[in-house]
Amino acid sequence: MSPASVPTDTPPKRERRKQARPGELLEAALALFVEKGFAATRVEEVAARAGVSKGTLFLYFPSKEELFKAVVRENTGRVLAEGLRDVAGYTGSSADLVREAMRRWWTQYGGTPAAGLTKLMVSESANFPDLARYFQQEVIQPCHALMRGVVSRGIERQEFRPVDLAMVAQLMVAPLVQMVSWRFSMAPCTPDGQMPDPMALVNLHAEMIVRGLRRDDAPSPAAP
Amino acid sequence: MSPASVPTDTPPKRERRKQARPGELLEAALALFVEKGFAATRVEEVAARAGVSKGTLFLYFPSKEELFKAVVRENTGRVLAEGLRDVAGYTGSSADLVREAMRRWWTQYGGTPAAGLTKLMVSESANFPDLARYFQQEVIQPCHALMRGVVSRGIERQEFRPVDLAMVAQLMVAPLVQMVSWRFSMAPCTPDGQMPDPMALVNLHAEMIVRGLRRDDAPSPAAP
Amino acid sequence: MSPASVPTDTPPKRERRKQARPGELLEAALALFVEKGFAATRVEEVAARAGVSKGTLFLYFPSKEELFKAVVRENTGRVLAEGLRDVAGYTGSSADLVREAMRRWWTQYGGTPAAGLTKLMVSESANFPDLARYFQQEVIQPCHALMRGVVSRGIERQEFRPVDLAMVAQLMVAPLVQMVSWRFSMAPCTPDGQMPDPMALVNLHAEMIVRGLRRDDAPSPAAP
Amino acid sequence: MSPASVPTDTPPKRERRKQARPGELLEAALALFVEKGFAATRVEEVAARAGVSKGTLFLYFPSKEELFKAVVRENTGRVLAEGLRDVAGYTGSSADLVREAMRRWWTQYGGTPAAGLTKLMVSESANFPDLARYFQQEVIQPCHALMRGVVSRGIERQEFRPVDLAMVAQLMVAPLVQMVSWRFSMAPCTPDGQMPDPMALVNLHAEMIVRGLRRDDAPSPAAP
DNA sequence: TATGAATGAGACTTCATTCAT
DNA sequence: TATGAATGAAGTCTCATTCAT
Repeated sequence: MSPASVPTDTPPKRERRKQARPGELLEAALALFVEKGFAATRVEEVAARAGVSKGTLFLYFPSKEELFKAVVRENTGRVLAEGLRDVAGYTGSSADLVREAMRRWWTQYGGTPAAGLTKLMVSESANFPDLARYFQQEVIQPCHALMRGVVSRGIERQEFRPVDLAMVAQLMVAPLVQMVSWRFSMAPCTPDGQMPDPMALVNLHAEMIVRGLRRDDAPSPAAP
Repeated sequence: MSPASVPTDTPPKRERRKQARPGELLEAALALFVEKGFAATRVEEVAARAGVSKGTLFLYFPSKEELFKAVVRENTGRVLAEGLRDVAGYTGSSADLVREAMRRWWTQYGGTPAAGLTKLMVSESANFPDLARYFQQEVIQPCHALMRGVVSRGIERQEFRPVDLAMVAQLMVAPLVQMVSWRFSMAPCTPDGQMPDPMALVNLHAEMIVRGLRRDDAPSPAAP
Repeated sequence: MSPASVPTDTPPKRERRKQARPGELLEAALALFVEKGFAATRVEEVAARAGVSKGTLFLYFPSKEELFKAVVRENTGRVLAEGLRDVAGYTGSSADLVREAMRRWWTQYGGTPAAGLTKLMVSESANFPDLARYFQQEVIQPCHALMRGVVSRGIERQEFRPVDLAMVAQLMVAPLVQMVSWRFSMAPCTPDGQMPDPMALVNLHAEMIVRGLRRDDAPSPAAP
Repeated sequence: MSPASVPTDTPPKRERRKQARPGELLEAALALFVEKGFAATRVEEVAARAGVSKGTLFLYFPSKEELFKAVVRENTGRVLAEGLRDVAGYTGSSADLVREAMRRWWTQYGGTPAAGLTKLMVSESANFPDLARYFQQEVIQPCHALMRGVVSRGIERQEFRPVDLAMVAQLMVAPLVQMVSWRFSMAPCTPDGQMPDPMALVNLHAEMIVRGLRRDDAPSPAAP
């Protein structure tokens, strides 16, 4: 059985590399752009980090700028699809939904390499205004909409006091984004002892938000 | 009587310009570094924005990098001196102190051009780790210490429930910093209608924090 | 009988292609070198025009430069062999011989793709001085010698007035070469209506030369 | 008298260089583009020949291509202005006018460095079709028009036989252009002894043309 | 034999820095 | 002190050439 002639459809090595190259380059480029910024990153560094030579990069991306755009597009979206679905079908209390939404935000986005894009777009928005607008539409606005939805549900169900949805959404997202920025900027310069555990911070943030949204006539809760 | 206050002789224009030069250059450099980043800003642009020629810049700063360092040093510190003093002498409720601290943070720092430094340091921390550490020590840590002090006072006076001071300080600062980052990055790309009023957001943030810190046995407040 | 002449088996297509490859590549290279020059032509373009891949070209020619040399060698010589023979055996008037020589020059060389070599060598002589000398020896000098021979015959037979053979040969060749240069350079940029018919121009040129060579005591001719 | 304070209006050295730079660069670029072609010429060579560094060239021309365009524009036109004027006012025989026109063509254009442009445009026409058209309009067509005018005058005055003006103009210009091409291509590769004196060739060419245009009923001339 | 992905030397271009004026 | 022309190191990008498949 399993004779040697079974082709098993494994493409030859060269070919397999070819398929992987753009992804490897995008990954390397994301990391370096996030770390040093677009202008301060040399294409040769990106290529080296992806394990190829300078010329190879230009086989897949016609210019440094197009590489940048591809990095942005590649790491955009996809993030919130399930987030939005889950919120719609959630059956528990809105307080728990807030907690869950924030934990997920961190585990599925904020703690991943893709989150570097957020820091990157903040840094480069003036140099790439088109991409900044694209990022706003594709990432920021959906994310805010998700948060507004969560709070809106709580208000409708009379779990939360009425508040300005847009502003509260910003306040919910801000510390999460801030943690991401921090992770990719000051954190590497900070002595380890001084960094709080991200998950603990996320949980506290959720708790603060839940308390901030609680109706004034709510019964005293059993604090977690 | 008070002859000191008599501006006896205004220095001749040329002289005044000479004295003012470094300041104008630092101002121009701050704005451009914040907008485009260090690497993407050309010294010629800085000089032009300051109204001098390229060569003149090098009369005052030996290199682009030194100019950057001067920009950081110039816009560091000084911010919180009075903040710290005020907290120490504050006599009202801790809730009001939280509100006041945040409003001040915005009016005296977050809304000023100097706040751009915060965005700048996030962007450039990997390229200037020494400055990043310096910025952390001189700006971030004092700022967090201030917030910790405010919350600590509230806990001691039994106005606030006990919480992790370091983490709460981060949550208090995060949305403020986020507003600053936003102001210097995405805001210029955002249609005007979609931007909330900063002061309203600061007030809501203070309110959410106050509620989040309120003791569980506190009497139902008269919401503002 | 003479089985050798029987084309017994046409070589299989693959084989025929293999044999034809170098020729197709040389043809493609000639056209592109003539059109754009050596440096501005990419080997990949040559390969593509010949219907093969970049790598295949290097199977037949070790470098771009060698390809160029092969193009020059391939399109050199051969041109004038019969021309020289015909002149030697010509029995008509020298005026007709001039006319015939020029018509042939055009039909058998100037109007063919190989004539592009003339434009090419003019363009590239400084970059390939060896080839320039080779081209001069193999193409230009024989061509001039042919023209000198024609005129010399006319003078010896007292049909033409005595003239400087070398200079007249140049004058005879110049407009022909010029037409070739034109054909491969400005002609593609010229609106069609403005281009005279090449053969008419050749005929007029021959006529002008014949008249220019006519002895002063010649009887008035019947103009063509 | 002549006090030291007389400004004499000599600009400082630096300034004078600045005025001269573009001209020096254009001259160097013309020579090198003519010799080696556009693609094979390195901007650094151009700069070096003009006695400046690479960077300086880009102070005056934004790209290699723009340098090329400037070279073409700079060496275009201006050539025939007086030629056209002189023909209009000429009072001698048309034969002498032909001779004069051709001698001038050589002394005032063909023998000058600017004539290299002719070889250059032939070489690069396919790579710069816009410039090729421009060159045709600004140089070639006026030149042909000039020659047509000369012949037309001769025909009207019954000094020349009727001929196709456009074609004859081409035949008149061709050997001149050919000499130019030769001068900038094969000539540097040719042993000195083999090169005829340009002026002698121009004179013989003029003579051949005059004879070619002579009316069949013209009296036998005293050949020069 | 034929392919085309990969390489890296070398070209064009930018821009921080110098220096004669 | 101020200027801006000049420099050249360093970056982006191209393309002839190689080589695993």
